[in-house]
Amino acid sequence: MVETFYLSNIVPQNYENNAGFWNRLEMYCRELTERFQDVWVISGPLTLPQVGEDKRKSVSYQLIGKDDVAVPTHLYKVILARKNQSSNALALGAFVVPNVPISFAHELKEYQVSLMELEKMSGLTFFPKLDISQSVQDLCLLDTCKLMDFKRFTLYITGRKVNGVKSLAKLEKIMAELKEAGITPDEYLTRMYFKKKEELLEKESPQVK
DNA sequence: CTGCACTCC
DNA sequence: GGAGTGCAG
Repeated sequence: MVETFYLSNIVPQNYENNAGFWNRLEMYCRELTERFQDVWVISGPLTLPQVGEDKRKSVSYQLIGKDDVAVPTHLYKVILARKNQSSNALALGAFVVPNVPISFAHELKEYQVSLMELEKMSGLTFFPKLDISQSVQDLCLLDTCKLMDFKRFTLYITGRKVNGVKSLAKLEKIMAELKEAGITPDEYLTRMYFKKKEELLEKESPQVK
């Protein structure tokens, strides 16, 4: 966790991408630990060539800040998952995601590439001790590669907000905004709402209860 | 959950 | 600068 915050381990990423599509990809990775015993995840930046009007390829990337920090054009994520230690069933998925906002209309599978392709793009060898000739399945076939849709994502985010809310007024505002978005709370969120409401009622006017 | 902005000391 | 708080997607 300490290494996570090294500056050398940080990359400029489009804000909406990070809070949206990439966030949901990370959620999917966490979800995989519910179905697989071991999950290894490797992420990093890419600066990929782009094809111009004249069909010729060139590399171009933005620099930001006074020290000209390079902004990657894409981010990759490699996911290796093992069902359990005894049966050595492995599943692998490699993804290259453009460093721009990506809407809910896009599926993770659109960004899937083969491990060989990603290794060529990045110049890296990801699992040198892994024998690809042995049974390594496609993660998107063995699992789903489905990210949360808008409704589920919004319900989840709302749940996190309700969990941390500090006043009754804000709690009601959060729930009103959810309704406004045309989303009905599921059972889990409803339970969380009433529990939080009770807590805050007690806190804000103890004598009433 | 992912973040940033702002106040306070 | 760090803690605390609030807000947005």
